[in-house]
Amino acid sequence: MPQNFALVDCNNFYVSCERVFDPSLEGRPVVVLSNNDGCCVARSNEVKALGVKMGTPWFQLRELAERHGIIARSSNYTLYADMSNRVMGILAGFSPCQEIYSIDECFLDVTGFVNVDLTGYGQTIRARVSRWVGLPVCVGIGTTKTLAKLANHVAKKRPQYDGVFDYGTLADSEQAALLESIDVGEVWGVGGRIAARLQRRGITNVLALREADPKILRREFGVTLERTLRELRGESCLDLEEVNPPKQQIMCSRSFGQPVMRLAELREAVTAYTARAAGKLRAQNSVAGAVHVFVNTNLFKPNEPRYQAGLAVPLLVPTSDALELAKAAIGGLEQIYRPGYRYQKAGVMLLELDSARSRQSQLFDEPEADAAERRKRLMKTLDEVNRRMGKGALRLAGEGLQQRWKVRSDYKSPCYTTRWDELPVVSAR
DNA sequence: TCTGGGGTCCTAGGACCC
DNA sequence: TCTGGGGTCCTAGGACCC
Repeated sequence: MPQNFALVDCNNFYVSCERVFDPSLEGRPVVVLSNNDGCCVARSNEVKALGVKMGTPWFQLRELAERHGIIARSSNYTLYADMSNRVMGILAGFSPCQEIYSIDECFLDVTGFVNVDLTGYGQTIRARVSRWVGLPVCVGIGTTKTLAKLANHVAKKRPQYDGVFDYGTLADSEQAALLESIDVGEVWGVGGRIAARLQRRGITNVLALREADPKILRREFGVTLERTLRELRGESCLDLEEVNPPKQQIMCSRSFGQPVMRLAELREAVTAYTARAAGKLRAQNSVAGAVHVFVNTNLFKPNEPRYQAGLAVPLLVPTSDALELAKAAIGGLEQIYRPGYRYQKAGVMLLELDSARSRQSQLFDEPEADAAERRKRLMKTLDEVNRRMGKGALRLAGEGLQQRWKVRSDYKSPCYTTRWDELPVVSAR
C-alpha cells in the first residue's frame, strides 16, 4: 500500500504563541527576536507583507518598525516549548504514528486512511488545535514527506485551500501545473546555494526539478538531492522516525549582552554553558568523552581586532558530571584565551557521546567509586531541584552572580504556563 | 550601540595499512 | 626508464533544516 503523510505546521509559531496570551497583538505587525534581541526569527503575516525577511537584524528595522508600529517580543523559549508540547499531544491523537520534526511541526502517518476524506480530516485537526490551545496550523498531505512538506507550503500560501491541501487529490496534469508554479527553492532540502546552482542550469521550478535526470543530479549535487527528486516523483525515500535517537553532540553557546574582555567573566559564561549542556546530556542519559570550547570576537565588525579559537579537551573517563565537564572546559578556555580582545560569544560542545549505561562496568578503586557515586547523586539532586523550582534555581558557583555577560531580552513576555508567579490573570466584569 | 542557536548528513582528501 | 591498488578511518568543510 502506498504510504501517505500529513505534515502539520503551526503558522508563525512564536508570534502565534505570543498572541494567545496577548490578544491585543492580533491583526498587528509582530516580530519575535532571537537571543540578545538580535534578529527576527518569527514574523506575523503583517510583517511579512512589509517585506521583512527572516533573520533581519532588529536594529536595521528601527525606522520601518516606527513607521508601521511593528511590535517586537524577545524570544521566550520556555513558553514556546510548553505550547509545543500541548500541540504535539493533541496531534498525537490523530494518527498512531507521529514524528515530531521540530518545535512547531510534525509528520503524521495517514497511510491506510482509505475511507477518510483527508481534507476534512485536516480541517478537524485545524479546528481542534485552534479550540484547545488557540494556535493556527496548516496541514499538507502527500505520499512522501517531501510532497507533504510541499503540500503544506501550498496550504499556507494559497487561501483557496483554507489551510489544508492534499496533493493526491490533483490529477497528473494539475500536479504538473502546480509544481511548475512553485520556485525550486521552496522544496524541502533545496536551500539557497543549491537553488542558485539549479537555476543557473535552467531548473527554476519544482516541475523542472522533478523531471531532471536523477543520475546527472546525483553526480552534480550528491545523493541528497537525488533523493529529493525521487520523493517529488512519489517514491518514498524518507521514513517516519517516531523515536528520535540520542544526540551525537550537544552544544550550548550564546552571544553576550555586551562585549567581554576579562578571563574571569569568560570563565563564568563557559561554566554556565557547560552546566546547561551537561543537563541536556543527563536528560538523554549519555556521557561525553570530550568537551570542545570556543570563543570569538564580533565578526561583523571589520575595524575591531578579530580572534576566533576553539579547543577540544578529551576526558580520561567519559562523564555527565557538570563539575568535571566544566573543569575540562575551563582548562581549554584558559589555553585559547588571549587578553586584549573584545569577545562577543563563547560556547561549549559535548562530543563523543555514549550511552551512560554501557559505561557502568567501569573499574574503580573503592574510594573512587564512592566519590563517583556521591557525585552522581549530587547531579540527580541538581536536576530534580531545577525541575521543580525552575531552571537555574540551583547553579554552579563558577557561573557567577552578576553575570554581566548575560543575554539581553528587553521585550520578553512572562512564562505564562510554566511559572506560578507569572500565570496570566484573567478578570471578568 | 545593535547581526541567534542547535542540530544533521554527505563528501573529499589525507593518513595508514596490507 | 621504471614507481600498484584498494580498503578503512578520520577530519574538515559545506550544505541543509528549523
